[in-house]
Amino acid sequence: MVAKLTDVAELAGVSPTTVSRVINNKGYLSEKTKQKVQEAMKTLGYKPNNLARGLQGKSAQLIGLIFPNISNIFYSELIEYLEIELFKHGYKAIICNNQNDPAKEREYLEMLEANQVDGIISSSHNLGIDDYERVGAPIITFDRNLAPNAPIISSDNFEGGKLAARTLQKNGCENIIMITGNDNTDSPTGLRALGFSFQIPDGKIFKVPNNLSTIRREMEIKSIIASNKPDGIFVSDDLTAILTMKIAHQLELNIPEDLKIIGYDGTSFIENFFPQLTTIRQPIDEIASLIVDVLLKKIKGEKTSKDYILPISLLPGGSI
Amino acid sequence: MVAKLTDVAELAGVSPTTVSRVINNKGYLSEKTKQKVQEAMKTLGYKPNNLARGLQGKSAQLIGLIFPNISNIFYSELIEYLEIELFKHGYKAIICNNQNDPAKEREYLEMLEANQVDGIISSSHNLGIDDYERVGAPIITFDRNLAPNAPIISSDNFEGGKLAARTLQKNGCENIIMITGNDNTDSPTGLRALGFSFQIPDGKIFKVPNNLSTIRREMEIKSIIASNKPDGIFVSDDLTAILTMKIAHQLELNIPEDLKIIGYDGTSFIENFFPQLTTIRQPIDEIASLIVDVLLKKIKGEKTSKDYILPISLLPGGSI
DNA sequence: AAGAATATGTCAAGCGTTTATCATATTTTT
DNA sequence: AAAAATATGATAAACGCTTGACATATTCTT
Repeated sequence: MVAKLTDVAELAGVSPTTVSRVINNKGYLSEKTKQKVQEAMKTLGYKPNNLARGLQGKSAQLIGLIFPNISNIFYSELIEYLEIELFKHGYKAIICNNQNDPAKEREYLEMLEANQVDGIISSSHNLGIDDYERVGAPIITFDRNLAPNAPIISSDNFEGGKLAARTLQKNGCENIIMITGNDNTDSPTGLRALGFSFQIPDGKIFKVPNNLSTIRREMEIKSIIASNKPDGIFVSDDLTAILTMKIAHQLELNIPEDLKIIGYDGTSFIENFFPQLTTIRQPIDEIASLIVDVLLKKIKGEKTSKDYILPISLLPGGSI
Repeated sequence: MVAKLTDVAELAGVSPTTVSRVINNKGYLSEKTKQKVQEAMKTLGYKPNNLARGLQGKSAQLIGLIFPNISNIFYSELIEYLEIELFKHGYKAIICNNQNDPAKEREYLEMLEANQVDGIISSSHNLGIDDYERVGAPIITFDRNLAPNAPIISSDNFEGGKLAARTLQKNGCENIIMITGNDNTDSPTGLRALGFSFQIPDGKIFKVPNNLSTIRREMEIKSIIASNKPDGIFVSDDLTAILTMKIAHQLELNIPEDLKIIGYDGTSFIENFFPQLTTIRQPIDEIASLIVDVLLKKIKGEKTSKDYILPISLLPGGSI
């Protein structure tokens, strides 16, 4: 059987109350007693039962992260930064991966609630607003509008779209197109498309749904390039940009001579391992630390704004 | 205030006992009562408090995953598969990212224990055996020997090293070297090195520590290539292999003409987005489902073996 | 030496469930 | 009509910990 508080008390020869006091550092305690109790805890391998503490209303210092997937390098880097930032502030992260499946998203949301997390950071959006509104813990989102009371942190997607388009223009492209997922206008990639259109009003935008298999997406992109013969492409995420570069090679188009490409996201993976790609960089570290700051404010009950927008920048690479 | 069981009972006009019976589907229940109670739960947005249930010994159907990092694509794909597999069996995954920091690893381990997870899957190893032995929940590891009672699932690292070396030989390489992390002999990459040496006894092996910055690692690899002028390199993970290819380009070595490269891991990321690289593929999906199977066995109290080794294969690409 | 501060103990209630026991209806079966 | 099965309720203990109230020592101030 796992050791419990009373076992510790018995071994240390003190009362349960004293043990509890040691754990919570409350009331008057002599060094000697603390020592004794701590020793007993160690020899018994005692760990306070978080469930029991939670029932008392004690915070478990846990934050839930809900993301659509973690094998997307952008998300995984963001999650890593979030985790590091949270840990600095004494919180542990519970990462939930919902595969864009509403049922899973709901289950995880309920699990987090049931486990009394202190807050939630989400970048998923497969549930209705009401699902999120009934959640007790404060919620901060990255790039999603989940509920009226959930602050949104994002980078400047509109400006990013504009910058990508302008950069291609500046580099002499005359037939510029954009390739994006199938998101709607108020989504982050939707905003990137708006920025693109603002800069190049007659620039064509092609949607290549993210939920297709990579092979299918590859075919789609190939046919888009073949039939439109662009000399510049703005791709709304780096992974698809890499795919597009691969396709360009297959079509024997030289990059950047025949075709220039700009991606979007700018992870350190791209920076370190794939400098072939020029991309719009979101400041992941800043995003993570801002998200955590705002969340901690909410947890403390302080007022926060609804929208936070961080600036983007151009990460130079070999594709323009 | 969040609704509790008694609130549901009151609204439904039944006793708390009945509500509990409905939740746990126990004893005699009429359809009508079930309906009434479920409706009351819905209108109140009632969720049973997991902490309270856990105190009763009820399982929360939670599995903890401890990994050194998730921005490594191999880990993130493995984690995704694990998550999917666990979810199929009614378990939710709590993912913990410890950055190879022993303090973090311990904290997460304790958090998982304190939250009464039903099992733990780990691929981290920064703590002593005793830390893991005292854990109550069953532990399964990927590629690590954490404790005598923790089964290990891995792919055939030795055979993988051999296959990589043999493949380079078959393709005409005469000066083959291996680049690996700084792991010791009984680690997975250590086994890959042994397999390599078995096939090519006089093949040089260079260690490029993983904890260095990417720029530093890049420099090291560059100098290794410059001074050894290999015509074949086996790199013990795909990320470093990509880095090595990038360096080869900088050195104006053509791949595969001047230099052939074989990596290790074979994620679907490589398969879909980076077919430039030939690599040894670990069967991630099989690994994940085996890990989960073995873990569930352990949870049920059934006997398991200590070691499970899955076969690897060659994932053909453009680098040989 | 009296009062304050420090140190520990006892006791009991409470957190939100589960579960067992006992009791009491109501319905179904024979 | 009696027995069995079904349906619900009331009550209370338990899970492991926290917390407050109160009591009692022991040590420190002045």
